[in-house]
Amino acid sequence: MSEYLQMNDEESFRSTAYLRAARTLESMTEDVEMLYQQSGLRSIEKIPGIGHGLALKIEEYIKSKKVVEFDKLHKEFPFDLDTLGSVRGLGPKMIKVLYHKLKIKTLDDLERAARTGKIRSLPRFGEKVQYNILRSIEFIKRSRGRFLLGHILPVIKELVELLKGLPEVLQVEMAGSARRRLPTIGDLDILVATNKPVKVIKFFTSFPRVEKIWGRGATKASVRWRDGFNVDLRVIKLSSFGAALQYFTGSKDHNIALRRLAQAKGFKLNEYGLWRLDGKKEIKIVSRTEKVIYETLGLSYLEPEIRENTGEIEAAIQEARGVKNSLPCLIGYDEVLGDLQMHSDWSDGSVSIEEMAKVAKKLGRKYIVITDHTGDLKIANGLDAKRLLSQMKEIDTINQRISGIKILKGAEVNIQKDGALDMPDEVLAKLDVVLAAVHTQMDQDKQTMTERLIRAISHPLVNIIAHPTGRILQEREGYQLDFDQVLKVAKKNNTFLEIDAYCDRLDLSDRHIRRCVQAGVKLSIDTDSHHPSQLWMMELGISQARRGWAEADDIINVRSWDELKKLLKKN
DNA sequence: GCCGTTTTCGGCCCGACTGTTTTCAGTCG
Repeated sequence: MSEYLQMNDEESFRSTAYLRAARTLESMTEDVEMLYQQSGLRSIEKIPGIGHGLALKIEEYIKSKKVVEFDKLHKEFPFDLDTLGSVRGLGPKMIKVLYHKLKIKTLDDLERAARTGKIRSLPRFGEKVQYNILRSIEFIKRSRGRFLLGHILPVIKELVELLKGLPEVLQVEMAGSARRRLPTIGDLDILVATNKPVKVIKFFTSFPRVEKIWGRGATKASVRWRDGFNVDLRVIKLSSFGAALQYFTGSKDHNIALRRLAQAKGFKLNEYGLWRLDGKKEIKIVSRTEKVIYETLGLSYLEPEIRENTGEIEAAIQEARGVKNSLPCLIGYDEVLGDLQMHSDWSDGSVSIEEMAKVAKKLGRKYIVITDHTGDLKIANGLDAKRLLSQMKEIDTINQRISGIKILKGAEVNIQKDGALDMPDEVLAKLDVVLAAVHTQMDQDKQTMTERLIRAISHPLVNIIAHPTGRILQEREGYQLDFDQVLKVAKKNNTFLEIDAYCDRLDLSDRHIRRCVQAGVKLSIDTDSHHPSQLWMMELGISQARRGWAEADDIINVRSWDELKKLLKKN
C-alpha cells in the first residue's frame, strides 16, 4: 500500500504512515490476529503509528484475508512492484512511468526494454539510467540481492583491516546492518575518519576487487565488490565520527525515532553531530562518540544489535532515569564456554571427533558435545544404537589423551512424525546431553507439528530442541508452529531451545529469542558444525541472542560443564 | 494516515548524490 501510495505526490504522508505501520507490525512479537480476537479493534489502535483508519484495514484483512483498497490499487498498477523496486535506482515514481509509457510489468519486461534501447528515450530517463538498470538486473539475477551474514562478516573484517593500513585513515568501523548483525545483509557500509577524503575514496574505488562504481562524491562512494555485493564507503572528519557511526548504523526506524526525539528537545541530529537550534544559528553540542550523543539525548548507550526501534529507545530513557534493568545487559561475545551441537565423521561431519575438539579448544571452548545424527536419518549416515554405544567408548578414550577441553556424549535425535524419538530410552539415558530435532515431514499442519514438538519437549530424556523452527535462510520458511504452546511446555519441563548458529539457519530468530527471554525459557547457542572451519560461527549465534535481548543468564552454555550438568535435570 | 508539555489543524527526519536539466525530482540509506 505504501509504495502504491507513493506513486501519487499528494499521498506521500499517507504512504509514510502505511510504511511505518507495516514496519511496526513486522517487528511485533505478539500475534496481531490474536490481539484482535481477544481485545478487539481498540487494542489495535493502541499500537503506536496505527490509528483508527489503519486498524480498520487490519480488521478487514483479518476478517476477509484481503484489503479492498489494495486490490483496487493493484488493478490500477498491475506490475511486480516488489521485484521492480529491487532494481537499484528505480523507485515507485519511475516504475509508474515505465508502466504507463512502456507497459513494463516484470523484471523480464524491464530487461527487454532496456536491451532494445526503449528506456533511454523516455523523458527524464537517459543512457545512464538504462545502463544502470541492466547492470542491476544482472546483479539481482546472480545474487537475489542479499547475502548471509556468515559469508559477509569475514570479508568486511578483512576490508576494515585493509583500510586501517592506510596512513590517511584515522579510524574505521563497519556500520549498517552488518554492525547490527542482521542474518542477511543487502550491502556493506564502512565508515572512515580522515582528513584526506579524496585520497581515501580514490584508494577505495581503485581496489582490484571493485567491479563497478555506482557513484562517487566528496563524502561517499558506492561500488560493487567482485564477490557480488555492494560496498558503501562513507568518509567523515574524526570529530564527527560518533555521530556518523550512529547515523550509518541505523536502523532507519531507530534513527527516525531518535531524530524525532532530538527535535522534540530542540535539537537537530544528523550525521555530523547533535545541534542546538538557537534562533537561526545551529550550534554543535556533541559528535565525537555514539555514547555521548545518546547520553545528551537522555538515553543510556544502546548496543547496535538492538537498534531496531522495538522498545529500546523507551527502555534506554528509563534506564538513564535510574530505573534499573530497563535495558538488558546483553550476553557478551566472549562468555560462551561450550558448544552443544556438532557432528563428526561418525555421521555426516567431515572430520574425526578429536579434530573437532582440537580446533574447538583453540577457539577457547572448555567443552563440546558431539551430537551425531541417529537412526532414521540414513541420508546423514545416522547412528544406530550399537554405533552410538561404541562412539561413547571412543569419546572416553579420546578424553583420556587430550587436555584443556572436555568432550561430552550427545546425539541429535530425530523427532519422528508423531513426536516419538528414533533411539531407545536406555541408550539415550547414557548420554550427557540429548538434542532432538525435526528433519523430515516438515509440511505438517500447525496443530500436528505443534503436538509433535510438544511430545519431544515433554520426553524425560530430551534436554534441547535443536533448530526449533526449521528455517533455512533464503531457502525456506520454518514449519507451522504454535510457538506460545511450545514455550509453555518447554518451561514446564525444563527443556531448552537452541539458537543454531550455523550461518544459513540462525534458528531461533531474534524475534523468537525475545519471546523465549520474556517467557523465561532458557536457550543454548550451538554451531551445528560439520567441519572445524565452521566452529567460529558461535559469534553469529551470540549476535542473534543479543538481537533478541538475551542476557548471559538466559543462555545455558555460558556455564561451566559442572554447573550446566545440574541445570539439565528435567522437571 | 497519525499525532499532540506550542497545536484537534498542520505538521510529519535528514542529507548526499545522480541524471537530466539549467534548477531539481527521484532515489537511497
